[in-house]
Amino acid sequence: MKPATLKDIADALGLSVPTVSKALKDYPDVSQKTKTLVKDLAKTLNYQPNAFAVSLRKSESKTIGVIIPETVHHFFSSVLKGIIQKAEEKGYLVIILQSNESYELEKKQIDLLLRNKVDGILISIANSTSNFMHLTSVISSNIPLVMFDKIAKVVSCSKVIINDRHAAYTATKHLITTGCRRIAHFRGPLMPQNSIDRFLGYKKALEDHGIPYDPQLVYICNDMSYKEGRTYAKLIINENRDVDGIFINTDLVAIGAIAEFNEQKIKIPEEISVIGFSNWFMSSVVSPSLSTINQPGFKMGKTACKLLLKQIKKEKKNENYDIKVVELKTKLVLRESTL
Amino acid sequence: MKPATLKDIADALGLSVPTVSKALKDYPDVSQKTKTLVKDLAKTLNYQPNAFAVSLRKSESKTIGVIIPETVHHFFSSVLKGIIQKAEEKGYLVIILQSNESYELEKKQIDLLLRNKVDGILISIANSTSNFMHLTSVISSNIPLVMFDKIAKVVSCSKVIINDRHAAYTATKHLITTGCRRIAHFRGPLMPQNSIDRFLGYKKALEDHGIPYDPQLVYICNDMSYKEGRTYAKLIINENRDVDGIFINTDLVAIGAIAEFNEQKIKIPEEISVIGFSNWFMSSVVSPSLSTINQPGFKMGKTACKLLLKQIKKEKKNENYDIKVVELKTKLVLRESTL
DNA sequence: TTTTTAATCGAAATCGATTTCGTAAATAAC
DNA sequence: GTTATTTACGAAATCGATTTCGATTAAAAA
Repeated sequence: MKPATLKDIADALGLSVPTVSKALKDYPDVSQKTKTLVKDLAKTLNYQPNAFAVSLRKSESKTIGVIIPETVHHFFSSVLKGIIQKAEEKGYLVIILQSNESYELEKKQIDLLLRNKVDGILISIANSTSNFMHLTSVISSNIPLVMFDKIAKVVSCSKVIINDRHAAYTATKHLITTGCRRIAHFRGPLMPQNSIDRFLGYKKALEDHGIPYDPQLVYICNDMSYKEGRTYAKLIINENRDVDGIFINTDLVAIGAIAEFNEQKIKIPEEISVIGFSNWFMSSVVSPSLSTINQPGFKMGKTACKLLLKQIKKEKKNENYDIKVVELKTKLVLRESTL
Repeated sequence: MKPATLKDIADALGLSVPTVSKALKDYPDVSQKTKTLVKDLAKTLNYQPNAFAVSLRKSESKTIGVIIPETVHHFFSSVLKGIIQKAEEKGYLVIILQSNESYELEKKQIDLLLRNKVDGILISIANSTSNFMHLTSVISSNIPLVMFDKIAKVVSCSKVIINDRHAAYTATKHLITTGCRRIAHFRGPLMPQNSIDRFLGYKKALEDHGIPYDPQLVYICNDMSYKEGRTYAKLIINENRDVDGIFINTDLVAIGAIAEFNEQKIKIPEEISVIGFSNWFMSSVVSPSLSTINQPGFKMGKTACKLLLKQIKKEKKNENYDIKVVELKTKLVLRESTL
């Protein structure tokens, strides 16, 4: 049983295909009588317009593409949820790809999405991405593009971000306020803007409060893993025993560090305070629970998707749209690991 | 700048559209000379076949649809990762929808996917789904369908599952082996096969080891949340103080229970042993770390996708395919919360 | 009765790519 | 030199839906 087409309906009623099409769409030049005739038959045959044909004709797929570095990640899956929800609400489907933090994959996936003619693209770039030709080429081919969270400043498109620098400043300042003086930082890789900004926020907070910045206290996490948290916590214990506070780039690493300190019977927050970043659910259930910065993933997804769909709408009407950079509010979440 | 079409190339070279098409696809009835001519120009114009047109012609979208109850969930995001990876590897894109455990939404989303002519559908059904017409109608319209994890036994299609009953048996038996005698069970909702099977495994293990089954010790979690874990742990403390072991339907709930016991200074595993189910990453970092059953999400995603793609291939050639039910191995993961 | 106007409908073109089939030219075979 | 066979291409149909434009008929106005 093949699905019914306009032709099937037309043949059955002795009409032409265009008339049937217009009847279904309530064109004024179709009589009420034939309209009901057509609509009734369409319903009984469970007629659904062929999406391929409609797409070809209208050159729009009602589909958007999303590229994220990793799906198995609390923050990104929250973002996804927001994107999917908003998209579905507006009648769009979402194709998801994961770059696994690889620039090469990311580039291929952009191509893949363009070939498949998505109406727009949402992307959070990989850590290893430093060349942005693949992104600017999206823009120059008039496919709306919105970046979120891990963005590239030099690419001129709408973005949804948090103020990483400010949030990091707040986190570090919180450590200072609660009495910490030798504050370490487990930062992310050197490239992505996020970890740069968080580092800068950390540094600025120190300077603003008269605490000398000591490069010795900055550790670079390359894979941002639980294990790295443990490793660097060990280093802190062995190399910099006087550290009394750590601002850690992301919760997962922080939880690794906490585990290590727990194991070595170093008391948190008495001997050392720890604050993370992101507010994974996990952070509220570890012991001691982790103070952190809340990063609104779900809202970021919804906002980014909304921005994208607006641009798609404008693009379709050939109107210009202004580039918008939306900065979502973060929040300091205080728990047991600081005070 | 519109993307180049076959017609553009044909006009530029004074050829016809069909010849250009055949040249690009290395048909034998095109001279080598024109082939290179065409291919070179195609490359310089960066020609990409219009996906809509190809789809319409071949009536295949090279896209599969996935419906899961929830994206923000360690297990499901692992599954997603597996699906996306396998699909991409085979040249397919993945559209993701989340039912939020709602039967109504699930039904609409199936329709949505069918209207959008995905080549196949992967689904893990919502807890509230008890009518399966929407699924059987997928099958009867010859769209390959594969269910995973949360399946409906009565729907005849390929499935990828774990042996929930056996795994639950193993978990419960582990509690018994380590000395527990009054063993409670925090089960999932009444409907989904998973929670039924896990409950049955629990019950069977008790019976096989001469421990009377006591319905009083079975608590039903409806939203399977952290909070429910805390709530029922409180109940255990107040109503059934003699309980010395709990098998909990899912790790998140178990972690809630652990938190409550910790707070109430009830020692795990000395006073009460706790074992969960799923092996979320979180379970390895809570304190005490949670013994659990490992549920291979990533592998499940890959396997389900592979099965689906095979069926799509067969379907395209109009060959029959046999329904396969793949049962993936689970593993008992021992940590601090038991023994 | 003639002319205008409105009401309905369908022919044809279009969106791009694909595939079947037929045809012309070039080469080979006789 | 004639017939047979390649070789190389294009015309046309197809996949469904949409939209423009023109044509027909019936109803209204003159």
